[in-house]
Amino acid sequence: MTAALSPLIPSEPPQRSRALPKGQQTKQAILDAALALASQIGLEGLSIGALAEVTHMSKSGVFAHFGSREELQISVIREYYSRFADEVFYPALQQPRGLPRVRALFDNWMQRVAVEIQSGCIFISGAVEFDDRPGPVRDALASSVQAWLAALYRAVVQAKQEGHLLPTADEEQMAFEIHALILALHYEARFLQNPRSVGRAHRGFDNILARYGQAEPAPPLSTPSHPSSKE
Amino acid sequence: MTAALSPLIPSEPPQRSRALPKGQQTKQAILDAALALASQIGLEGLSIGALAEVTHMSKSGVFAHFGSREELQISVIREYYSRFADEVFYPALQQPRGLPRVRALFDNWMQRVAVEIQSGCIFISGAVEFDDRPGPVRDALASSVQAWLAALYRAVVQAKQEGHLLPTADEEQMAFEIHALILALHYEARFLQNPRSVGRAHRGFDNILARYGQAEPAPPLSTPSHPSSKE
DNA sequence: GGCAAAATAGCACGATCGTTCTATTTTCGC
DNA sequence: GCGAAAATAGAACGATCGTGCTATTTTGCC
Repeated sequence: MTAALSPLIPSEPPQRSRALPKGQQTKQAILDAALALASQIGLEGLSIGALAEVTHMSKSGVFAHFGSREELQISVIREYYSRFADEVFYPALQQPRGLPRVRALFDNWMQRVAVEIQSGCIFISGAVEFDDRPGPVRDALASSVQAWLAALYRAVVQAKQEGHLLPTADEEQMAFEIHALILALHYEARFLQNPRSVGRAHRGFDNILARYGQAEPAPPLSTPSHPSSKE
Repeated sequence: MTAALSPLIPSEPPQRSRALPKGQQTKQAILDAALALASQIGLEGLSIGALAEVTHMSKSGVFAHFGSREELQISVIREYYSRFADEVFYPALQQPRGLPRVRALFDNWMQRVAVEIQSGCIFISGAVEFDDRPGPVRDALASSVQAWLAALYRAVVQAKQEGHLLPTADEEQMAFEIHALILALHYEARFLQNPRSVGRAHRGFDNILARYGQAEPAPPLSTPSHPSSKE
């Protein structure tokens, strides 16, 4: 219920103090490579053999760190989630509650997806790969996405509470439409290679704000009102 | 430039006269099974072995009809495209040009995606699987999607020409936002299993019409204005 | 009804996959 | 620096994949 994006795994305490054991160190290196690989070819395409090659290790050496391919995939999801939160969610908390924060969330998200036009987004590719394949991987993926979408939704609710949205605004609908824009951006930019998609998504967000926002101009904020698609 | 969705392949003339040779007959049966299989597990998951099992044939028997896995995948894409056009596009041509036709296109599309919440949509899963894997399969997929999106776009342009949209309406933007709703519906309904998604998408379309459409009420048309999400 | 041609089956191949088992090497507290 | 424990390597397994080759069956025309 609070504003924090729940860390999916309590896991180990932040022992960043110093010199973590060699094992964890290479495990992290493997995870980095796995994340990059999975972003490009998908969680399903992620193979231990290819991962071993990239990291200059033996297959069994890589394997031993995770115990199974499923566990590897889940670890990748957690890593992706963690970076997503660090890059998109937490920075937006700097902005005041309400519309400014919603705007920041969208802008950060857009910026990330714009990068992922090259690298690929696991939350989107994974959804397609596991949408009818039940199991722990799907569960990890779905709960990660749900956590993020819930955080977005809460920000919208706050915006309404702050009086930044019309009293008639449907927060869930608004969150749905924002999510839709991101998905369309990813699809049309990454697959169809349409360079105008970024501008389209930004303009779509403006349209959403025009519908749900209070008529009065947005509070004079630090968030630079994006250049609104010069096409 | 005309309103017809281009048949991606001129291919054989419509020799539906009678009794097509045995070979073509089983090929069509294989294709049906392949389409069902690919819809569920994706074009990449489509394996000749599994297909042989489903159709009660030998692997080589199935293989001989296509010559390669790639050709099989492309055939599946063409088959999917053909059915999509028959189900979504052509029926909408019954409606008069302009907003009624746009509405029909969206409604037919929605109806199809609603079914695909169970079966899966190749245009969406394929986009993710091939978004960074160049080759003939990707090309077939992309050109199919482009053809459909272009048809949708043309319908929107016509709606503006007919005076059903505001003179300021950006047709490409409107088509983008409609596409976005469909993608979000597929994502949230099929992957996240959120039953409210269908209503959200319908409502999103209403919102788009409210923005781009002329203030005057839509012409009294046969298209039943969908129940607009009772939630 | 025989016969060429088409359709299908059967089998084997090399490759890759995840995983297991057993060595060997490396780390790290004492 | 010794020695236990952790980390990594190496080889092998069964399974599955797409594909090529060669039989065998089936079709359809005369």
